[in-house]
Amino acid sequence: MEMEHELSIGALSERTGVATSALRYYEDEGLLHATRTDGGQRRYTRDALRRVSFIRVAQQVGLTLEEVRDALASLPDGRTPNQRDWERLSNSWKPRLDAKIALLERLRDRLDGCIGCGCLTLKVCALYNPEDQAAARGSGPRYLFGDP
Amino acid sequence: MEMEHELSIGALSERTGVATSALRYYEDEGLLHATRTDGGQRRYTRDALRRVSFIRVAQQVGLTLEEVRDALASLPDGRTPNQRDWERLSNSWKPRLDAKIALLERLRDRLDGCIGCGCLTLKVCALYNPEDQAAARGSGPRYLFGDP
DNA sequence: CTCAGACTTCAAGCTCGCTTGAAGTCTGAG
DNA sequence: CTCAGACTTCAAGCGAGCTTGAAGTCTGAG
Repeated sequence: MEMEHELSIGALSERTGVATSALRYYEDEGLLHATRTDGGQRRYTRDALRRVSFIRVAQQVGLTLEEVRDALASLPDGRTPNQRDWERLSNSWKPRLDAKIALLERLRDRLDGCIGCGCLTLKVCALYNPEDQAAARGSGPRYLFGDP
Repeated sequence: MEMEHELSIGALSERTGVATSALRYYEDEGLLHATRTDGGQRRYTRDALRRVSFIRVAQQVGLTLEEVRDALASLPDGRTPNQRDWERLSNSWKPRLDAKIALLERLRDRLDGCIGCGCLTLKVCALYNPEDQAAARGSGPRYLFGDP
């Protein structure tokens, strides 16, 4: 059992902290693949550990399983992902992560600067309180979401 | 109608881009308050625009409505929030936002550096592939989540 | 005063991301 | 070989965060 090369669903669950029911669900949803023993039990290769970590982190930052699946779809099915595979995935995610980070930083900065300074109560703040100026251009908190 | 001081639910919906059904739901959940006309229709003060924007941005970054409600609970019910009120809210949110930003930056940096460099496939990366070393200390992708 | 259309409540329904049985099968240490 | 316990499938259920529909009421421009 020491240094086994395949993991049962229970082992994968313990290592990743993700319930077995969730792992089965990920398989149903096409995010994770497992081979089967003669008896029909799942056996995972070690790179499933990375996939699962990846899925959970991505969820933490607000991505849906569908988005994660699309991202993971760029990894090869038949073999262990190599450097180029991960690079491709990395590149496809970077803009999305950058956008999320920028959104969070804007929110934090508005809280620190704009809300903190009290201008929000003055109806003159063009950063976080753009409703009047922006109403003609559509709806939603567009400044905070990155609209120029 | 020009420069009205109160907004109907439809007007608030249009200005914020949030469906009327969602606005009613927020009221049921205690995130938003409205006075009523003699006929029973909702009328929102203008600071509801800020509250709703706030709710949506917070959701974008992965906070639950319960967390948002707790944060908004620090704002006064009876009067328009003043500078001190928003400052208090700002301070209570900053650590959470900082943590989220740090998590995203770690994820991005791992993608750029660790996955990008190919070390993930080599079983020697102690940053994104800590399962074996970390297994004894519990489960989950702990390094990425900020565990020392 | 009219009346289109925006509003009201309430109950049921939906999607996502799982969890929880139930009923049965496989695995592997002893 | 045994047998506890880890695994299997399938169906139903759950909580969050709304949406939809039905049936009726209010508002305000003309």
